Amino acid sequence: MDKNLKRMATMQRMQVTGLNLFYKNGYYNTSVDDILKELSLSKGAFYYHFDSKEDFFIQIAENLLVRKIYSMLIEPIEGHDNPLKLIVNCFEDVLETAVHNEMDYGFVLGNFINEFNARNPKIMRHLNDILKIWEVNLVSAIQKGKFDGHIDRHVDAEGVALYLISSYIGIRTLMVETAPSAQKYKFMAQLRYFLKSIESKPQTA
Amino acid sequence: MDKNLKRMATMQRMQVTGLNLFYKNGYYNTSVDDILKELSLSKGAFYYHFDSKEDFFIQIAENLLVRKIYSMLIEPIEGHDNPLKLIVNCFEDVLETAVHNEMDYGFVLGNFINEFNARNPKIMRHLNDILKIWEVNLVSAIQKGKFDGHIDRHVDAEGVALYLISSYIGIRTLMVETAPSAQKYKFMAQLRYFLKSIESKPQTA
DNA sequence: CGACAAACCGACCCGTTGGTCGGTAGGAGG
DNA sequence: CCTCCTACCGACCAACGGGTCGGTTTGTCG
Repeated sequence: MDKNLKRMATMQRMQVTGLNLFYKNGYYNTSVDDILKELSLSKGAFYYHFDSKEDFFIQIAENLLVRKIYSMLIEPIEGHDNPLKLIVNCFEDVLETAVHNEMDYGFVLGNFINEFNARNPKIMRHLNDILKIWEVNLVSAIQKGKFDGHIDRHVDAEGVALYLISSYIGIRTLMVETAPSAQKYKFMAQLRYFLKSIESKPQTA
Repeated sequence: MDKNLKRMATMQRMQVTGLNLFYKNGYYNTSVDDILKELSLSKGAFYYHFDSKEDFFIQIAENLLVRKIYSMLIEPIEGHDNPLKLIVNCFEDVLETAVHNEMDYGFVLGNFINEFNARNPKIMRHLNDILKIWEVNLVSAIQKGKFDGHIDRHVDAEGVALYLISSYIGIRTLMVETAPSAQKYKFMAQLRYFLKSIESKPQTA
């Protein structure tokens, strides 16, 4: 039990700094040695715990990455309020965090998808799974909104979810380099317009 | 003169296959040797024409990439029609091309921006320049639309442009792996809604 | 204290990387 | 026919990549 704890602790440390470096420099641009150097660990330790660099990344994706997406993008939109409000607040928060993050390199999941797209099918399956989780949660939030009368009944929930995800991936990419605060502001304004346009119209009988 | 022609021809060949491979595998995942192998040329030829791999990429960006953006995303929205229509048609065309492209790896410029974001400032300056060109052209198209009465006068042209670019970067990323045709369809529907919401309302006196 | 396994070390392997450099083919000009 | 320069060749280099492996530390249990 105690042993298992120590094992877990080391693996956790490796995964955390691994994710940080992969996020910062990209997967292919981060060597196993880079990670080990930061941890003052050796090759032996790494390959004792993980089969390969690829396996290592997949573990990170399934542990840390999923959780990150949940806490950042899914849990905030779970609730019984107007989903449009929840979504706006969620996007606002997450973009605000990015603005104030000195070391922001974009949308973690988005960056990896971009890097592995059509190049590493094995890893892509995992990333797509995570993305899908976000998507279905968005869709069901929107559908609940339709049911509860917050959102117009004619709205295509899947379409809206896809559009939201697309725009989020894009804005996070753009915010990395230029004037994140201003970009966020302009983006959020348009997002609000868009969401307003799908809210259920008061039946002006 | 004749010599200059030959020089240009070789450099052009290198850049074209260089761009293809960079687009396909990413910059860091494509070695100079990979490019040379495809061309049956030698290291000597490469470093005779270009200072470094980085310099090579910058040349590609300034030549081929700019042109690509112009012909795909800028020229189609230049014209005296309703800019909203032009934009919709432009997006429709470019997404349709992606759908039918067996070897689609996403939005060229977007991929590179993602790869170099916050990692290679020198290259990023060039990529941001190209992006800016697209942006200002979008903005001015929208402003012209406002002036000509196609677009509501209260619309923030820069915000709309940013939102369009964001969503485009995102959807192109998403279309690489899963059901591009269906994604395109859903995306375009939402895009139309969004653009409809900023068109100038008929003055229902 | 001794035994034994889990956790970790680091030298080593070998293919690949961006880049260099001395050389050469071949066409233009004299 | 000789010269000269552009365009290209390809062997070579040092650094680095992921991954292996025989060995040592460390903690636990008897």
